[in-house]
Amino acid sequence: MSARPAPRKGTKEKWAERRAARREMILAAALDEFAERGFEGARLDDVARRAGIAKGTIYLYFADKETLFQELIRSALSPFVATIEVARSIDLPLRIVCERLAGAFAREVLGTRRKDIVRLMISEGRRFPKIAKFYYEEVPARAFAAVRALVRKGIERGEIVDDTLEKFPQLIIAPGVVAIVWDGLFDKYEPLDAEALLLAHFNLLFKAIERRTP
Amino acid sequence: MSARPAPRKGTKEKWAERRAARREMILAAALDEFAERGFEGARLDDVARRAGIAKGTIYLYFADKETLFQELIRSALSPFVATIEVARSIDLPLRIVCERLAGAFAREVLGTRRKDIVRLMISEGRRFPKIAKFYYEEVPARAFAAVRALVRKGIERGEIVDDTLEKFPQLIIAPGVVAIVWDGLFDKYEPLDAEALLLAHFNLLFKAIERRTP
Amino acid sequence: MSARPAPRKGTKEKWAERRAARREMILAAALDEFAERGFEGARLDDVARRAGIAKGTIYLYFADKETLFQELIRSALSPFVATIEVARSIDLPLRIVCERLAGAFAREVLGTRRKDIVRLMISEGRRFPKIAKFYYEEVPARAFAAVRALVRKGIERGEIVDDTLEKFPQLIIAPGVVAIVWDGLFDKYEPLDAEALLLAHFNLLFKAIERRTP
Amino acid sequence: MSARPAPRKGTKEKWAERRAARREMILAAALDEFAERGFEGARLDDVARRAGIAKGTIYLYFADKETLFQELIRSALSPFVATIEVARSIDLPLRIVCERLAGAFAREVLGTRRKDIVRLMISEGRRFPKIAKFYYEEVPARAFAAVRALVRKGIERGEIVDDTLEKFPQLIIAPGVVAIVWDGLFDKYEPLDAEALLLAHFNLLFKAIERRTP
DNA sequence: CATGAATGAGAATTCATTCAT
DNA sequence: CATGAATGAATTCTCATTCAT
Repeated sequence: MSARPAPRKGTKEKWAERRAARREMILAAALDEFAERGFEGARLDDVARRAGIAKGTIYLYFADKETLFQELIRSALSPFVATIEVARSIDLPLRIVCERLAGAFAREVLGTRRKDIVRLMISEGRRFPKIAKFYYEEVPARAFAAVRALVRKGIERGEIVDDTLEKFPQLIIAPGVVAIVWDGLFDKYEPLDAEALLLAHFNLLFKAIERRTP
Repeated sequence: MSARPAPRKGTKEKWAERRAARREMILAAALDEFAERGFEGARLDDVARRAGIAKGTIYLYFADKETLFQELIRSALSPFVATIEVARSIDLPLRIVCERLAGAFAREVLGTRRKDIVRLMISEGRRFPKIAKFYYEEVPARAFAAVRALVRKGIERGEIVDDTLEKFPQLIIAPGVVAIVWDGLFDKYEPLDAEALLLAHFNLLFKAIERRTP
Repeated sequence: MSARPAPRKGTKEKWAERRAARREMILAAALDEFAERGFEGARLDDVARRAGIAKGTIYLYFADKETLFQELIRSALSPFVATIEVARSIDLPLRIVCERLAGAFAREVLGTRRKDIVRLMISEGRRFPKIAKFYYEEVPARAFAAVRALVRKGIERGEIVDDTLEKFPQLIIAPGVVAIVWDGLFDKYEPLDAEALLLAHFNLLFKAIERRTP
Repeated sequence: MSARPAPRKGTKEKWAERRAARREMILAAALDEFAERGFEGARLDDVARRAGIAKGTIYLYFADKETLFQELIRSALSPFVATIEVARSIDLPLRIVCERLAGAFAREVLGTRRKDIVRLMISEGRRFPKIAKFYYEEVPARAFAAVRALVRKGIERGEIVDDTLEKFPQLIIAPGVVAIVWDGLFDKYEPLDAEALLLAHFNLLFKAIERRTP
């Protein structure tokens, strides 16, 4: 099962690479398992099976189940955070930014395993305060800061006339949360076109806050 | 049953009452425990301790852990459903209805243990398809049907000019979902005034859809 | 459920009768349950249900599960023992006695719930030494004493020429034991006509031990 | 084996051996426990203790209590079945075969833990129809087929003159069943020399069925 | 490093027995 | 007497974690 081929030269780097690759495999398997069963319901035995390794091996990479879970959230977050940071420095009308974000959200979150991360956060976050804090700081706090900055700029520029979103940036992402929650829960009974939902949302939202050109 | 006058019947009633009361105690304790730990994490031992009864007693009222969970959701839903049905028959402007609903939601859901029921549905529903279906039919399906009817009426009366909510009634309750998710997860870091959020939401929403009186 | 009709006169006797009747009901129900599930597998709850009474009532008639089991065996034995005693005093040829016993065994044991008692003895007796001893003394010991006496008489009379059965009276009842064991265990795959088996057995047996009239 | 360095394969074998040995230990412990307490009465905790292993370890070898029980019967049967098959092909007078079987039965069954297996079959078989069927097919069905073949041959050769045993092969093993049932149940009160019983049985039996040489 | 067998604390569930009504 | 709700010890089975190979 363990392929340990040709340890000839450059061994040091090869090792580090292999270690990192294996870590990723475990995290991927863990995401599958946690997403399907939740934290308590997930069995490390199955994580190992999904990753194609032995159960004990997990402990060579992660201290315990909880650490694995936390690292899973952490590792999935890093690339996401970067995306958000970019939004802050964009110098475009709020509406454009929002619509781009809607697309990005649909593509990068709803369309990938990342939606499972968000879902895990929603379902299990309460029991992992440390990771909830980390998540909060990395995702909503930054995203909301960006939103607030953009709103301010939009008002100063005269694009929009309403500062509600500055007080309640949650209103921007609310339909995104619903889309994530809806998926796999009620979509069998009432399918939901998440991207259309987001577009309709922003459409209404900007009808409400844009300066009305008479 | 016996020839002796009357004390029997009173006893029977007392018994039924006692039974019902105990059932409620267990359900209340179960809600505490499930809300705190999730389905898998909850220990029936602790449910019993919280209810002040012996472990085995739970099994006199519920067949097993899963049934207890399902009955918990079911029992918490019944009174809720009634409230929703009422909304259908109200004959007031959509805006009024919505604002009342916002208040009702804040009071009856966010302000009570019912919010934990909704949260459990969000967190665990995926693993209990039967109860998810039941919940869908009893809550969102009815609520959305009511919303759709009200929107249609509003348009016919000329109160509002947009039918987006007919297609995506989810947009109405999205901030409510966010409020529930936010609570206990991020509110330590950024408190959220749920009722203000809902009012702001409806304020924006109606700015977008109401007929503009020039 | 409890029928307590007409407590008019002769109350004392009526009571005693009723008590005895109820005791019998419980024992009958217990036999069903123990026969079907064995001692450990039997649930007093089901005994009560079969008897149409409440679980607690059993404890008004029997100290505990083990006592109930012992009384069950005891009560079922009393009438049986009498039958055996009669055999001792019969003054007929051994062969006749044996064939009558075969018939009696088929009718009175294999054809009734008594076979379940014997089976219970075989299955559970080892774990109830006290009752095994009681059973031994009441059934095989007496039966074997009778057999030995008859064999002696038969030899003295010149009916039979072999005293093997005096040493091993077990050989007389062996096919009966097989019939009881076979029933419900292998008879689905190979039915066994118990009475024919017993007759064939005695036929062979007497061919072997009877004085050969040349 | 020793030619190649192949440290892998050696290890593999050691492991498989160890696994098999442990399986046997558990089965041995289980036999002790089941024989003493019956299926329902046996506690896996005690099986583990008897085997000198942890509770959970049992479940690495057997899916559950019932499977353990079935495997116990199965494993104890395999060597036994072989013995029986041999009897079919023996070409000796029926009497000789029977006496050998008596010896084999006394030695291989009554003198070993196998008698406990038979006893378990008798006591618990009713509640495990699948295993009863398996047992029937592997033991009595084969043994009886062998007996029938031998009887036929004996008649054809003129050794014996009676075909009762063809119809009721149970008559051959009946005293063996009694010996098993007697042991541990009544032998404290009336010891039974099982081998002498079997010999006496065959002695009588052949007196009855052998051609009488005048 | 990797493996997977072994461990044992812990959880759900059952059921004989008790006891207030 | 009879009831059946309540109890809690006992039992089966699971699974995170450890450790010898």
